Amino acid sequence: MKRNSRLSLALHALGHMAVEPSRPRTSTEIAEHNQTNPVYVRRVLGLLRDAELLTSATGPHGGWLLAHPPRNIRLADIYFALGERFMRPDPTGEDNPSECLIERELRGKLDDALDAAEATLIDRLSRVSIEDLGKVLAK
Amino acid sequence: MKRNSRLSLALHALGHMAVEPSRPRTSTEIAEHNQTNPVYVRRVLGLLRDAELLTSATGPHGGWLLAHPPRNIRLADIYFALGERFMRPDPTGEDNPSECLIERELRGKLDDALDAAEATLIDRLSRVSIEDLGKVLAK
DNA sequence: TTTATCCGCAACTATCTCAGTTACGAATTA
DNA sequence: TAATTCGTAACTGAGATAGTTGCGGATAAA
Repeated sequence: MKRNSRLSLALHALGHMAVEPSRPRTSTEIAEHNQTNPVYVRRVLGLLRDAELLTSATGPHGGWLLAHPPRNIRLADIYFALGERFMRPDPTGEDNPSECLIERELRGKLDDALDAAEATLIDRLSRVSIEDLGKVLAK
Repeated sequence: MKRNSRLSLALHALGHMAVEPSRPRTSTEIAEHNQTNPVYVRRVLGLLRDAELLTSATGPHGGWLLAHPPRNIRLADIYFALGERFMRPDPTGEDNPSECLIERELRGKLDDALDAAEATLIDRLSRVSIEDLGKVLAK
């Protein structure tokens, strides 16, 4: 996996959990299915646990479980939990408020466009639950 | 500059060119104004020349000029010329068409959302010309 | 209580991308 | 011919991402 593997990994894992919510998944199991490694899986899913989308348990028969019914977990929740942000130019404006009016104007226009784009993305992701992902199996 | 400096640099440079379109800018001049270096400027603006948004000339009084009236160059043109793409998960599906139905479904939903978001971005960027950026100076 | 199974976490490594740097050659103007 | 400017290649450095190793702590089952 290369780019945006965090989001892909998280969505994929939760999609499977939605199909069979009562069975805990180990980080090793998830890692193998995603061709990555258990530590990385725990790092990523740990963010989802922090956001209270998942729970984790140690010991035999431990592993990861959904913290809510699959119907109530939306792709947008996962996006937020991972703290994703796309295409943001370096916020150099904070400590260096750019004397250049052209640049200020540009930054404003660009931010507006990016905000609108992200709003569209979030809107779309909020319309899909992880339960919807699993429905493909119930043909 | 850090992230997305290519787009920021290009937009910023062309914003200035729009104000005074007849004066060629050297890569050194642009680099200094953007706190970067001339080679990088030439690399980035070279993409815009390939897209026929700019022309470049060597020798004394050479440098970079707009290939069109500022009013006719839109921010979206620059976005396209740089070949920007955001948040795209690794297209592992090409050579490895994933046996996993969950993953295929997920990829589809995610792509749809990203396509919609990018469409919004492009729509917004196409509504602003580089002439608009320069207007801020003509208060 | 012991053993096996998991997660939590820290530290280090490997890889990749982006941007900076150096260096030259080619084109152009005066 | 000399000065200026782009074109390009090659190398370097920084930062982000993900892989690896190792070990401690929690838990369940025997």
